[in-house]
Amino acid sequence: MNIGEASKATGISVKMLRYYEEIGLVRPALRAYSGYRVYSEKNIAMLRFVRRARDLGFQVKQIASLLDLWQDGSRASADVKALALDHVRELEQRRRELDEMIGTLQHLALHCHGDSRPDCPILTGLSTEDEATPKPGRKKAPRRSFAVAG
Amino acid sequence: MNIGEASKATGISVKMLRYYEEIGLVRPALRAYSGYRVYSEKNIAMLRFVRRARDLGFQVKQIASLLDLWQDGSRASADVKALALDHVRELEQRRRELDEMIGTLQHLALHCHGDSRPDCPILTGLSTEDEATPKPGRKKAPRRSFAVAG
DNA sequence: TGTTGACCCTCCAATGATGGGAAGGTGCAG
DNA sequence: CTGCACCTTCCCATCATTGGAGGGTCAACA
Repeated sequence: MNIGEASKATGISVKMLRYYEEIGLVRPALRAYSGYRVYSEKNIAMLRFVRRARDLGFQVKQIASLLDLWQDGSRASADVKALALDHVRELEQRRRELDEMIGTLQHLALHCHGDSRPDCPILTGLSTEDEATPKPGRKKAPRRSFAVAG
Repeated sequence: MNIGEASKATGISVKMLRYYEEIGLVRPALRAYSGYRVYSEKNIAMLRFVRRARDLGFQVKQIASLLDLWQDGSRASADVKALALDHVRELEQRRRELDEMIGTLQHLALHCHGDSRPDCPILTGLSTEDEATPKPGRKKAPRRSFAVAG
């Protein structure tokens, strides 16, 4: 199986297949005499595992841990569960942040008449509120970036 | 006002103040003879606007549009509202994606006994399910990355 | 056999928002 | 005058991902 077929079989782009290999997430693929990468069914299964974990919002480092557990026949399921639940908590935290943003914006938009007049509470709200979100005691954590499957 | 004070006054890091200027999000600050950037209260107000929009998850390009509207005394509030509601829809889309991930992961974790035995439905779920999320007819959009204020 | 087109290779660069650090200038207080 | 806090620019790293250039391989077809 060449890399293009592997890409179709797993839903991971050719670019990312090479990238995952480069960063050591997966073991380097075998090579044909031509230099082409060759993928076995076992490789494909592992890559599918990777893609699914990625679809669930796991970061590459976390996927590496999951892969380790996946391949370790003697792992404890508690370890896997802990990792999964940690991730759930992280996702829930993001969701809370999203909810806060949505709530604030909807609140602002609700008070905007939305016609041709220039007066707009959204803009003045953005200009003058002490916090973008009105909830008191809100703590600011360092901004982080993340990716989401669509 | 020097850049450090401006940073404290707005909650935007010194690095980002320079970055916003570099990418043209805000007009270059005036300079003292020393070359130091000098910020007026007007600048500070605009930067606070920027920070609040950022806290609400707007991307820099969208913030640029908001700034244009903010500074355009003849804007129609409908334009602002449309932009805000567009953004709300985007945030809601992200939240749906998060919900899907959380649901799938919780479902998997629920069936994991989480003890010292190696058998773990989370891993086999990741290995064998057709889709990471069981919902049928799910469409895949191109993955995008974004940042969230914490 | 030669050509064509689809595929593959590596290397480099960009994205977006942010932080880190080096090397050097400025400003103020002691 | 010294020291320290602050400022400047410039370059690099992050994370996951895409794009492209420049060139090799393979299979089919005339």
